[in-house]
Amino acid sequence: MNEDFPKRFHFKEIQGRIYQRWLESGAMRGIPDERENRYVIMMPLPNVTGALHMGHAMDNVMQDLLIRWHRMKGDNTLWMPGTDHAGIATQAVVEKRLFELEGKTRHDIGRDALVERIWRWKDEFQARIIEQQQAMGCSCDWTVYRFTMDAVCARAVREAFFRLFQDGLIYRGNRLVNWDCHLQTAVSDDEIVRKTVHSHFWHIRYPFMDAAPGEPAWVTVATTRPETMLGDTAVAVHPDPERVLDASIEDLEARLATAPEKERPDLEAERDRLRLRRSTHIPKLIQLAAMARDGRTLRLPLLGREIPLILDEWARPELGSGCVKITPAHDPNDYDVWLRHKHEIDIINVLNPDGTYNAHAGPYAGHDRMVVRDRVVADLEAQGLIEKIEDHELELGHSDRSKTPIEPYLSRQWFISMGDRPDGVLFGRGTANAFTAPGLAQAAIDVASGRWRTASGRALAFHPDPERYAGTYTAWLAEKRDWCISRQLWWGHRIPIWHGTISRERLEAVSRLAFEEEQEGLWTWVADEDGKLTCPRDVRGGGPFQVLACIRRESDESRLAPLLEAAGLEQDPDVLDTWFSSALWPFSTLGWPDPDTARVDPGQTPLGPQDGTPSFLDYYYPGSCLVTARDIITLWVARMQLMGLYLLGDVPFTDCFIHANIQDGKGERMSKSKGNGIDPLDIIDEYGVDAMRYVLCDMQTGTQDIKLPVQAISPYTGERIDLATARHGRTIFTYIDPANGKEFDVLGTIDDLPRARVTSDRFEVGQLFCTKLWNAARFALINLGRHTFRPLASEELRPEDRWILSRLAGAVGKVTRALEAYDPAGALATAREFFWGDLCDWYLELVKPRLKEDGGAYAARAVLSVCMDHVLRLFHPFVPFITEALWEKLGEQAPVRGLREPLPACDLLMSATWPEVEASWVDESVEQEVAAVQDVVRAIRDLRAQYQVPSSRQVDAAIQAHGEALARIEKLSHLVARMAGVRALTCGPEVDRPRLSAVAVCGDVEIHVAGVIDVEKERIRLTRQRDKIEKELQRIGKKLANEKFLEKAPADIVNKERARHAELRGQLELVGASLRAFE
RNA sequence: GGGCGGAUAGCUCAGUUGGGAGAGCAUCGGUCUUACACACCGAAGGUCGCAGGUUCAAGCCCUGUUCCGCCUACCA
Repeated sequence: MNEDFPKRFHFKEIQGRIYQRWLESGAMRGIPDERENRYVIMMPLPNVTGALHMGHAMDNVMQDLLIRWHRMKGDNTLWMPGTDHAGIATQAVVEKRLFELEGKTRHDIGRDALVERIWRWKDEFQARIIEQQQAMGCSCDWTVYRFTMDAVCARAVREAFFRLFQDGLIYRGNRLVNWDCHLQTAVSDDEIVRKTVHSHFWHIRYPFMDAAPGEPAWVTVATTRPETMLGDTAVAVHPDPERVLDASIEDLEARLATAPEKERPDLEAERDRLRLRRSTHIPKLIQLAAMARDGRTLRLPLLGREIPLILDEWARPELGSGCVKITPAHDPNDYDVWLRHKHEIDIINVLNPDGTYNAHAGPYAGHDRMVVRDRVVADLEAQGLIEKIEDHELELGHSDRSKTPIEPYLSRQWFISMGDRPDGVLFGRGTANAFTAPGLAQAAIDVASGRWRTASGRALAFHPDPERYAGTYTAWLAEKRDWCISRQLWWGHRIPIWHGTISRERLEAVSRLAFEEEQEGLWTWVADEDGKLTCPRDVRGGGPFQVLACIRRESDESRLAPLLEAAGLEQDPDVLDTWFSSALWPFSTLGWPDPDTARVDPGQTPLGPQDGTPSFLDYYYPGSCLVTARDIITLWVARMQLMGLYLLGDVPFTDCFIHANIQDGKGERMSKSKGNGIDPLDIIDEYGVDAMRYVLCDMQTGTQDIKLPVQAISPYTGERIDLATARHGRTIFTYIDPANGKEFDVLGTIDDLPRARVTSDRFEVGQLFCTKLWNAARFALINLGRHTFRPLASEELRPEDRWILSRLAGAVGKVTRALEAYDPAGALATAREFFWGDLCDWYLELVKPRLKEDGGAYAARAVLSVCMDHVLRLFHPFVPFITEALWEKLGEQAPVRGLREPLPACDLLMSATWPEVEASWVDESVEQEVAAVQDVVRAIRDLRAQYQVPSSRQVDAAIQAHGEALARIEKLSHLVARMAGVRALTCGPEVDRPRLSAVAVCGDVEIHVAGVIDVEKERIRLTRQRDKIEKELQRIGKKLANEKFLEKAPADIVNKERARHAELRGQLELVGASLRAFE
């Protein structure tokens, strides 16, 4: 045994082999069966842009923890893995490389060639991601691996789109979108990062075309984007500036009345400013409002265009000049103004998709917007039309993908209607769970409200903090903003719509075609200019009509598309937002809408019914838990919920576990691009996968962020350098080695600098744990010999046996409860406390002598084997590799384990059962007895340490105690002797104080350790203890002297304090007596 | 500007309905005691961000305040 059990745990020798065993066993697969209890996790798909980082590691480990635990609990588990095509992110990366390596743009190589290259990129990174996940020990079902653009998912995307379209929930409209001029696509709000930039307010004068004497000759408007003036189509003034300003002043007065002293100066200043403004600005604004009513116009500088002065409440009398320029095509608020004044003012788009200005910009056409800005400002200044320029800081949206500033841009896009509909929306059409709700967003809000459940009785709950995250979820959905689902990209699911403006005759041809298609394979709408949809048969007049036609199935496309195109329709070039396909993930992966015909890849598990078992969709939907970080709540959780509710009438999952985000030592978000990111494979290589998992679980408490101090390994010295405090070099990715002043790089982007690997010593803790577990198991197994089971009579159990079993029962319960509460760190702490604190530090030491003797050895081995068995089970979800490896060895030494009966056996720990609390093991009194022993032992050890007695040297001791305490100690005095290194131990109510003995007072127990004494040292130590007791007595005494305390505090609290007071007084007497003995 | 969260030992974090401040790592002292020196034994270390308030009693509840993180917004 000793030979084939290495002294140290070498993780590299087991990791690959163990994972292979799991794979071959098929234990990771989800196979529908007769079990009612199932547990389903849909992996939040990593995108194929790059490799996984520490945040993914946390996410994957949390999922694996839950799935392994549930698998052991006997649930039928499915953990669905996969990757996301991540449209814009992936295309951006591949395009960037194309340009860097070959100097080509996507237009040079064309749509098909670009998509082909992206597929190759995807294959490469998908393989790397799978490698990382397997290295982390992820026990997902690889035989059902999905990709959001594979045949199974693609069919679901198309079907979902069709149904939304058919229900009139998808529309096409002109909207201002966030435009990425670099990638030339619309991006969603989520893809925008805000940065503070230094800028200016430019105050510009717009002269009146026809100012009469006594009237102002111009109005002044201010802007942070002067170039957009080329697209101005009006200037607005408030229709009733006086009233609004007075209302603002009144509002301020009201706030002043109740405002705290601190805020008063600011409020007063603001009130005074507005009061002053009343006289300086209002007369002019009233005059301007009158001029606007009179239909007066302004001359737009530089272009000379005549634009009206209009009345609109968007113009705020309390700000700026009180007038505001209106650029409907390039500002969301101005767009709203345009909607209100459609028939009075124009909307002019001056921007090309690439960020240059178009022909509407006159002489500025063809130049980039930044160039236009400079020239517009220069030209205005030359004409004396710039009144002033102020410095100003503003939060400017930048595209997360291209890092360039976002432009609001008017373009035709596709939207999903999120708001409430007049007739409501039918959810789960054709299912047993069908219901009607006001709108998509509202249903998703209701299901998390705690007040409404689906027909199956399900709802959505967040963990570990239900209120907080339900709050962010609901707040976002409550805005009910329509979801822009089109992207001007080439990589993604193409929108299956053919559209065009065609004659009545052609419309009728298309309608006939749609009518003839079986199973509603083609659906058409006629849209008016506002996007409102009408059924073709209800349209009146001769056209032409804007027609939208959706082909339901890809397989029909080759047949139907030519017919639509012959009728003058064209397929939309856009693709769908990535989140559209991600939102379907909880059921697209299961083969929805028809698992029987889902086209899985060769070698994959079919999703349809097999030999009488239900289909994956029927069996595994609705799922159980989504595990993710909080920044994805709106993107994912909300959208998956509403899609699941809409298409299947039930939630995609009932629980959402929000785990922490990982930050570096400075509290900054970890990211590859900042160079503070850690590759999980580096950690696995250095510390082992179990160590990494252990630490990640240990860090997952309840907080929202976790700081993980990051170090670089110096390429010069090999020393660790803390990146939170290290000095930067020439860029933020380079640092100075404090040992030699040399610079190094953490990203590997600077050619002439050596690259440093980034790691974190925080993972050492996990390695220490694994070593301990390994060694404890090694000890246990060496001592088990070849253990064969026989039923054990309870009389054979000694107190320490009953104690450790009682502790074990307690630990099993506590660990289970912590996992149920989504508290991995709490669960791990409990398990560790039992294993390390109870089993290793006490039980193993206590039974060492017994393992050598004949009488007590069998019981000790049986208990030891049961403890190790349970320890491995409890730790398995956290540290699966080492526990599985030790389980193999335990199985060899003690194939059948148990006390009265054998424990349920299993070849693989992964498939073994989760321990249950054994009520008969719980023994409060033995726990108290041992606790008393531990107190005495610690007191003796403390004395030994004070006198620096080597542990090899035995001492004599005498314990003076009374009543129950004495009985307990006497009963287990042999354990005290063993654990405290005592040779001769005497106990009694009155013991002879050994000559020259050190003394400790522990409760009402007095302990004398003979043979070690230093009078002065004893005096100092005892005096210190006496002072401490006196201080505490004083505190409690004060409390007990307080009549109000005695009156108002609950009786049990008062009694507790009294008891403690009495105990401390006894202790004080003992300490005092000992002190006197030294005088 | 609004919202959410955090501030507890040198570091990273626990602290569950208010009732004697905890863990791990790091530090210090001792020990190679028949699994483990990647260990064991012991010790030291905290005005619980700051200021008020409620209460017999506050790390915990309330108000204010400072700093940090995240989300969010249209302020000319």
